[in-house]
Amino acid sequence: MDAALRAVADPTRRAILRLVQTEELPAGEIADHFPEISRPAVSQHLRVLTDAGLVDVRPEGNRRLYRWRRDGLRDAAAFLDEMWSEQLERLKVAAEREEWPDRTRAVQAIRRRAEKETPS
Amino acid sequence: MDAALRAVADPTRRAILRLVQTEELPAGEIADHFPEISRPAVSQHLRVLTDAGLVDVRPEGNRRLYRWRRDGLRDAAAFLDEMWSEQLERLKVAAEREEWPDRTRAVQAIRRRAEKETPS
DNA sequence: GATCTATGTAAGTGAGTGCTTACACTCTCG
DNA sequence: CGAGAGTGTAAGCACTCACTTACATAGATC
Repeated sequence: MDAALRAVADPTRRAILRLVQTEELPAGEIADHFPEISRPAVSQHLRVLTDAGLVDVRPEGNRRLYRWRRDGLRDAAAFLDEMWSEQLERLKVAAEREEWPDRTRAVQAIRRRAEKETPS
Repeated sequence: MDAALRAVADPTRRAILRLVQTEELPAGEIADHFPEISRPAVSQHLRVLTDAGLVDVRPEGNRRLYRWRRDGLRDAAAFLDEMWSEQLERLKVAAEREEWPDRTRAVQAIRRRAEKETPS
């Protein structure tokens, strides 16, 4: 889980993750989305993501196709979820007037930011 | 969000977070839970957590009391949540595109997975 | 087989991290 | 006031990270 969280703490790697989440992409095409850094840098990011179990690789001819691996973030997601739910349980028991964390709104905020961070 | 994810990627800091999640604790008492590392090291971890907005500090006389900050992990949790839900959306679209005999049941299966995997 | 294309690896570098020991500060209490 | 407890900060060190440029390797193409 440490590796997954560390991998996902980098904004470039998060952007890569979002790219390969919906479709399988070759390394070069991924690198094209990041003109500000070199292609080897992207390759190294892909290695970090692969080692952390966040993406899968599949050689196809000349190229290597990357794609999101769903289970990769499970433990990390579970940790955060546990923090939330335990806290929520505590809050619920403690006081009903306590404001409920608005997760839906947070998700939408992230979506807006995602559009800005990964211009495809 | 970067800071929060980076902070939470360290196992010692995750342990600290769990300690101060349910009760407010002074720095020294927190440090007592980690005999393998020095007290200043713990103090620096607390600084990282504070800077990342994951804990709140409150001076009380001689001591400084730390406690979990609810909003600190919101963006990070939302990011992971987004990954999950978008993936579910993708599966749903894929399921609908394939012309299965019983389309409704397929969608419901996806919905059940959604409930299990992203408990709100 | 020679060469092009796609990609990973090596080596080096500046910045950051996590730890240590030593020190400084601040509040409390005799 | 002065001593002690509780805590943060400074300095130094080994290690890791994110990047660069230069090079190596494997499959496709002529």
